[in-house]
Amino acid sequence: MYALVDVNNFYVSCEKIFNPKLEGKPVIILSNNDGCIISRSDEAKALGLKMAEPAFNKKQYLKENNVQVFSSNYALYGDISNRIIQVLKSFSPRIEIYSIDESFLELSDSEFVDLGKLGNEIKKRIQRYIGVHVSVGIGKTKALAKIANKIAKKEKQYNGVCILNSNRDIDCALRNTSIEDVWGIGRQYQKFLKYNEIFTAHDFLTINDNWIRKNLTVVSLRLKKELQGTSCIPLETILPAKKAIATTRGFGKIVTNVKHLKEAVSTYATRCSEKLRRQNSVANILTVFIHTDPFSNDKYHYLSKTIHLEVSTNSQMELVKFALKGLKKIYRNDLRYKKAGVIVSGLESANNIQKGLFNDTDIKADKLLSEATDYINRKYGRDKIKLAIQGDGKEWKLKQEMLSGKYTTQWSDIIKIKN
DNA sequence: TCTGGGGTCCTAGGACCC
DNA sequence: TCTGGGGTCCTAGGACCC
Repeated sequence: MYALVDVNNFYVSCEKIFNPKLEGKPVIILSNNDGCIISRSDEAKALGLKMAEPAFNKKQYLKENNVQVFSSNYALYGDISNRIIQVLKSFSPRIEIYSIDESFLELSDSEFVDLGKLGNEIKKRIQRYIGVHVSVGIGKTKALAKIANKIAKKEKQYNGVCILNSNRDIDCALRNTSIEDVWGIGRQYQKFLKYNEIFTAHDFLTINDNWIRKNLTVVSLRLKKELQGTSCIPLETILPAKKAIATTRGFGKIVTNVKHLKEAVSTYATRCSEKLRRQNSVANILTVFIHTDPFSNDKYHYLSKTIHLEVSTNSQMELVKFALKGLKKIYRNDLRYKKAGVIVSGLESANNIQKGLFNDTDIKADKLLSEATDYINRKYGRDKIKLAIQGDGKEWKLKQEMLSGKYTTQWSDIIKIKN
């Protein structure tokens, strides 16, 4: 059996831990640049605020209803997430960290025989140790655990814990689950399936395997098996190394000056190099892109350049150099830019780098330099040591007008809370 | 007039997830 | 004025090989 444990309204719940006055109030968290609504308290949901809704056209409504609004504070959410995972590990060593607020547990080795007791204990312990509410769904496969979790969250009488074990319960759950609520069925498939008169998870099980294989993909066929109770999406207990790493941001305001684009792009390349080193990878492909505002009336322009590197690297110097080279190729001085990004791919282990025959880059020196800057920046804060070209970000950095404190990760904010 | 069979690798695009 | 960011996987089609 698998359990899916998922934090209710995760980002909002994190803010509430350190700001108890938010309890009972409508609270929302905005995406980067304070753009869209990405987390809502129950009270905010009741006001009809929708997920992913742009916040700017709701400004008046938010004010009238006294909605508490926050910029997203990923340093805080990431730290709370890690603490929750530590608690979950006390229930089962077989754990898959599926996202920042969701984990799958395999329960075969659990000391609890009674699954209901287990679910309640998970909920209780996380509430007590961390201070957030979770929902627990338990089922024979990961897809069924997902469905159970959805029911636990939606139907009040379950009190946050739902177990799908007997055939009767599973059948009933599948009949009551709309096709769009099934894990792995997105917007397009939903439309297509409904057009073919498949409206519920139960309907989905009645269709022929070949039809699914032909009209959808093998992924959806796997999903069907999972819903039938045959586990075929394995638990991934080891976090697989990433195959691509991206750092992309919209700007706080429109950028026209190439100097500011250079600052942003070199900063994003720097972030990519840090992320590469963190997972001990090097990259041999780098893509840089810039684009104009897709929502403006002007013609939309997306410019990008992909560079294949002769020697794989995770060096800040190297990646910044190539990113700027790419930027130079695509930059046009007649456009108004809204966003830029750097993506590195072709990732491999940093332990065995294939050197170029005619390449004289001093890999060793680069490595020593990176280790030193990583150490200093970890200890004293991001970008304490940086390249001059990164600039100060004044002209392009994110808008984060309603950011809460780094209550658990920054000393000055920890002191604030203690007082 | 007639023109095989069996592969691999790469890429772009489209679907999905949180 | 103001609309997020970061990933994965699959498939079809084109190029190549013998």
